[in-house]
Amino acid sequence: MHTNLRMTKQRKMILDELRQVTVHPTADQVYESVRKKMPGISLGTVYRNLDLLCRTGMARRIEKSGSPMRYDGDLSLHNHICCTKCGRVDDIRAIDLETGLEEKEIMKTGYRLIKIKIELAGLCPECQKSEDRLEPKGLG
Amino acid sequence: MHTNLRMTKQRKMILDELRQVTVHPTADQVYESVRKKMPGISLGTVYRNLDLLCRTGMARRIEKSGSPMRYDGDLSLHNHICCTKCGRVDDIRAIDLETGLEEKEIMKTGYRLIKIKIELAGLCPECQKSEDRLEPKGLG
DNA sequence: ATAATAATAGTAACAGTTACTATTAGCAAA
DNA sequence: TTTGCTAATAGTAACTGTTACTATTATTAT
Repeated sequence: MHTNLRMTKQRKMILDELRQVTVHPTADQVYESVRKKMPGISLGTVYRNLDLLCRTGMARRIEKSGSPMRYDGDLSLHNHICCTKCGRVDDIRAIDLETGLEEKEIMKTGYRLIKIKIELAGLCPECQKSEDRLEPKGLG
Repeated sequence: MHTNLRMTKQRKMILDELRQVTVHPTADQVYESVRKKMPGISLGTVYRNLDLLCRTGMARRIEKSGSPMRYDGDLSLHNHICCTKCGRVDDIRAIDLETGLEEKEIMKTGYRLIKIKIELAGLCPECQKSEDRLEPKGLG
């Protein structure tokens, strides 16, 4: 991975934008905002930096299948709820798997809940084998 | 919506393929399989029919953000787990939100669990207003 | 059989994102 | 400070998964 990251004007600007805003913007929305202050910035630069900021833990990705990726500069532990009609994304605090969903928190947002989906991901048995060759004793 | 659906050779073939197979194929994988028996079939036809089969409840979509859509001919109540490395998708039975995740069921698959994500979707307050104009008294 | 039209094959277009390349600029060390 | 290394940039092309378009074909009700 990179060792010598540089804080360029563009990167700074993108990070600032993410932190100032609460709308969980798409890459394109970040581009349009940042472009107002820095007209020459390239869309590729926005994508590249959003990716890097997420990989280094300075921002989060909000993935929703079928929709463009959204980004969040708020690193506190929280979840999101997405509007199926207009696509807007709002924060939900304190969702706990063990105690079930905090219905109160959902109600606070004013959303009418339509869908709860649990997405599970992991390593299949085959991929664990090849992974183990790289990580001899396993990490978990 | 459509009222007079026709069971074309192509549609039948696509549905049969989905029902016979357990790999939760992508549209492209369905296309490649069906093409062996029906070489002239068009990719657009596969997409159109997969969409229609899902809209009419004869198949299910498996959405995973960032990956191509997958399709499932198995209509029984179950969830899925996706491999983060090779992308394969396996079935998980009997996941119950109220009682928490059935860890046993996940273990049966042999997967090493990496991520559990809860995706919430609904109508935001603004969109409820415009929705209410269409559904005067509301349905829920 | 026939007529109405749903569905098709083939192709172009599209959106979101990533890759490529020559040039610029951040940063460490002299 | 200048210098030199190279990370990062702007601009653009390419790519992937999917949808839209259109003339033609095939299914189904009569």
